[in-house]
Amino acid sequence: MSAIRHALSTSREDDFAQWYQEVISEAEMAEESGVRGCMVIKPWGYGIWERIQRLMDDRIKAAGVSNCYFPLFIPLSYFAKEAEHVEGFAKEMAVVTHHRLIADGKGGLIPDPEAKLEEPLIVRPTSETVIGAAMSRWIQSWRDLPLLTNQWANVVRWEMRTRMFLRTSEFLWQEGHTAHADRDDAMNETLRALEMYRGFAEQVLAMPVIAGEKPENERFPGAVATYSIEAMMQDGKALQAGTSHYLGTGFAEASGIQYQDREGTQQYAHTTSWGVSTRLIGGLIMTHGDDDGLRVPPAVAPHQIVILPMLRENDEDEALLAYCEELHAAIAAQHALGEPIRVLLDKRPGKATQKRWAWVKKGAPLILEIGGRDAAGGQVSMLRRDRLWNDKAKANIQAMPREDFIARAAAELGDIQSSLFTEAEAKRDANIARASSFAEVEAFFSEDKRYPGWVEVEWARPTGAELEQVVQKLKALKLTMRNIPLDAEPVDGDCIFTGRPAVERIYVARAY
RNA sequence: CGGGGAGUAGCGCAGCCUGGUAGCGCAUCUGCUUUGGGAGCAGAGGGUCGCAGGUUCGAAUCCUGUCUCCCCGACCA
Repeated sequence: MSAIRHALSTSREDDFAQWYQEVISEAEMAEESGVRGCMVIKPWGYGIWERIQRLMDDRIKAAGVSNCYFPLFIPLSYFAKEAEHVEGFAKEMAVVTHHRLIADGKGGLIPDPEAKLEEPLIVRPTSETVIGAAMSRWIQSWRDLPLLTNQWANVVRWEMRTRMFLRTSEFLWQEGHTAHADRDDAMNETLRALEMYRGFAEQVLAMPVIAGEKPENERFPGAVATYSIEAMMQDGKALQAGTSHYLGTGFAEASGIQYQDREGTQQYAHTTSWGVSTRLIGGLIMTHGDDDGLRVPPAVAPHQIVILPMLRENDEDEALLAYCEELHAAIAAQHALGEPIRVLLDKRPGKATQKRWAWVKKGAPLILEIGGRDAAGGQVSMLRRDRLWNDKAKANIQAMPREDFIARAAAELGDIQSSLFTEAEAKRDANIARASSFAEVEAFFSEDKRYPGWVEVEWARPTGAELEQVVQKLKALKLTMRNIPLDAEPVDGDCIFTGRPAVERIYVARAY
């Protein structure tokens, strides 16, 4: 039996970081832009983002939230209103100070000193403050609540160290912002958004996640409580894949979001915010990618089925193309996962075998290679991206009558969607351990495992200086606390950090 | 932002120490052969060597500055 010749030159086992970059480049998802920390998102990567946008937007709207758009620029004075928020973001801000350029006399351009802004503008790192200012105008009465808004936008955070899709200086996201009459209503919304993200990650991205509350030290600046979904990447690290915050009345007080209640008294609204970003694509790569490139779950694949005619540049091409066109139309008339099947006929010149590997690296779920004999015999030759290799280390191509394929296309796509999830879930569960002492945590992460997973521990939820000690102790092992799962089993032991009776469970892991 | 590494053809790299007309592999193009699965042979095209200064008769090569990327750290909703 010969060894498999993979489509990528770096395996996950050899060098996970380099493998990750190779997937992005070979799958033509994104590339360097020449601007520090910013990337060009190419059609395949952006196509996945558009799928995420569409399906997430459906869920957001189904929850009664309306889309708006707020300015990219935020006056410094708005931003300065909430003290903790400022402290959290001030160090990573892009600031606009001038509105005109003039020649510098040496062939270049410089900001015109005469065109300095009276008040600098910051490029939004998030929009709580500018949306808070709008909410303060929109909300007068209890009848105006709840106010449920969302925007799809780009944001900028001047990151010190960037990685494509995982942490870029500019990134694309959705930010939901809501205002409510009381704490309970706001908390319900916070948890509704969290559950929306959990369902989206698992059903659409086939990415198993743990939904839970972040420990105090990991909260969003200015939040009363922060929740997250955490996913395990194939190198065992945790990725925070979405967050939802209960902001209390802090931002309402800073922005003057007040309403008159039924008794006529002025009250501050309770606000929330929640978001997911292009980071989800990084999570998708590190959850489903293999040594042949990306594997895109059918629900977010820009093209779910790619037809590759084996053109020979001879007289038979015309008949072959006609067969493929007809096949394309027949597949496009089918539905899968609740939508029309997205099928592409790749007629570009070039050898089908070379184009096949390009689509394998991109991770198109199903590839149909159609040759002259397929056309003559009314067949298709199907390659499933998630079952790429046969036992002879060759591409696992299956021939079947055209009608059979059309009848089962939707089922194949549904099966790929669910088996990607099942596979990822099994990998994750196999790499979560429980530890009942700090020594066990140390032992787990000092084992000679290339890619350790997560440890679930019980703790007493220390605060203040005691929490800081815990953070430092974990930091020495490059570990962080991820989140406190909402659906955990009850505790039955003592806190591994303080020795006091535990009150809840928390995950400890290395993280992106 | 600190430490380290790197920018030379679309991609991956050599050349640099010791200055003297820009190289290799893959890809691309052309021709011939091959033809049910990641083809073979032959030929060809393609680069102001990241950018800007400096040294020099002459700079990919030496010096200075700067931009961008990668790794480690610090930082990070």
